[in-house]
Amino acid sequence: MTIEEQLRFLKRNTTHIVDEQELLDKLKSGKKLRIKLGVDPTASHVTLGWAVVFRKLRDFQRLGHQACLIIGNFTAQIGDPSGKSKTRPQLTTEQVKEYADSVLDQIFKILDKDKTEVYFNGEWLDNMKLADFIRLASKVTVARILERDDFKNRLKEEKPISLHEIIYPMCQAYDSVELKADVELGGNDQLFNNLLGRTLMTQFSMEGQSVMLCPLLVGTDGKEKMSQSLGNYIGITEEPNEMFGKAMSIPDDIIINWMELTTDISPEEIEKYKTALEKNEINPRDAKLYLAKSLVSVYHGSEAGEKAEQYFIDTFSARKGPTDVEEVTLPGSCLTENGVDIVSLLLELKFADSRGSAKRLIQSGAVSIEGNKITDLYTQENIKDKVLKVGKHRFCKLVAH
RNA sequence: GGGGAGUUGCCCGAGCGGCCAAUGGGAGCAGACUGUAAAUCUGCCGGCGGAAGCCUACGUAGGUUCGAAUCCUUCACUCCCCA
Repeated sequence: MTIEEQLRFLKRNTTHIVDEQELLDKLKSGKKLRIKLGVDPTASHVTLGWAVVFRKLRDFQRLGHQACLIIGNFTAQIGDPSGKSKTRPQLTTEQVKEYADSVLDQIFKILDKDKTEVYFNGEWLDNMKLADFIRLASKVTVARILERDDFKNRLKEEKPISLHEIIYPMCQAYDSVELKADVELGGNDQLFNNLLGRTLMTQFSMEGQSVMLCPLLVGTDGKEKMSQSLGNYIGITEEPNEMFGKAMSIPDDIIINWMELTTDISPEEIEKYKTALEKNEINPRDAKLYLAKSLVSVYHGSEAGEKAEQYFIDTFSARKGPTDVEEVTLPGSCLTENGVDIVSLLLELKFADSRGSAKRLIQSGAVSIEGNKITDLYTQENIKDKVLKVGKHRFCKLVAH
């Protein structure tokens, strides 16, 4: 690839590059660039949303540049206010540690582990002296920070802004100084934070990092940004069938966007789907099936993609019920003299949160065995080795111990 | 430091002494329908109980009252204005 081709390749799925010419020059220099990507371990799963940026980092990695991953174990405890209309809950050190382990585990499904430098920003932020910290703080003005929409809006809406939130961007910016980053990647909501890093670096007599931002992936609800706390996410380690099903639930108008951001489908092919959809030459469902299959293939291989598609078609389109169902041992606690206590069973299998909700599920006709709806709230006979179905998509086969 | 407003279920937000487990909206769950887990319509939506009922809940702790989410006091937290 020529340098120009490389740039074009890197520019795919980005929203901002500051500054493009500067980045081109850096690429031309032939230097192995240090590409920074910081993530705060505030949740246990790596979602497809995060994956968009990780995949971009991997692109750089494939071009021979140095991936520098920062796990924000310090900043996670402050809480990034970006795009938030309220203060994040403060996480404990233990929680952050737990999330960090979990996240690191998953990230290397995308990145090449051997070619990634991993840092924890607690390494330098934990031990910073207050005097140094204040000197750092003198480089940033309050007005600059309050320019940010999320702060401005909260101020206007009379919602609280705590001092620690104002400090957040500075800490993240300082990471770039420590890392001597050439380029920082981030989600679209990180523009302010990343630019602050760029500015701060020059104050430390370094060349400022270039900034490259990726679009935020819309969640499965088609409205909000994908996030674990909103529950509209798909985790990259989720089971194929789960992943497939969730992908099928997205609204039609984000199909193309998801193809671009979450799969390895080529730009040319995506373009074909796009025009076909616009001209109504294709059923959106089929485009979505292809999307879902491609998505599963990215994380589980193409064979798993095929299987998940088949499972989906069998289970939901043809309403046949799944072909191979997870087998679950009947818990002894649910057995009664006459058979099985269904309410306890639903509770035991975590299909319901309480006995009351289990009863409600049964009463609303959501529970069936081998296709026969259950109407009796209580004991059921002969349910061993049969398929229990709860709602539209939860199945299991009951096996006696 | 002074003055004012506020804190209700997962979220937003009514209620201002009994009819309040608490209106309404959103989210969620389920049913029907559908190419789809979309849209729409319907039902459910604190816990325990086959039911009667009981328990827990309206920031915290007390108090007034036969009876409080609703009145009084305390404390905590948030916001606004002034200094």
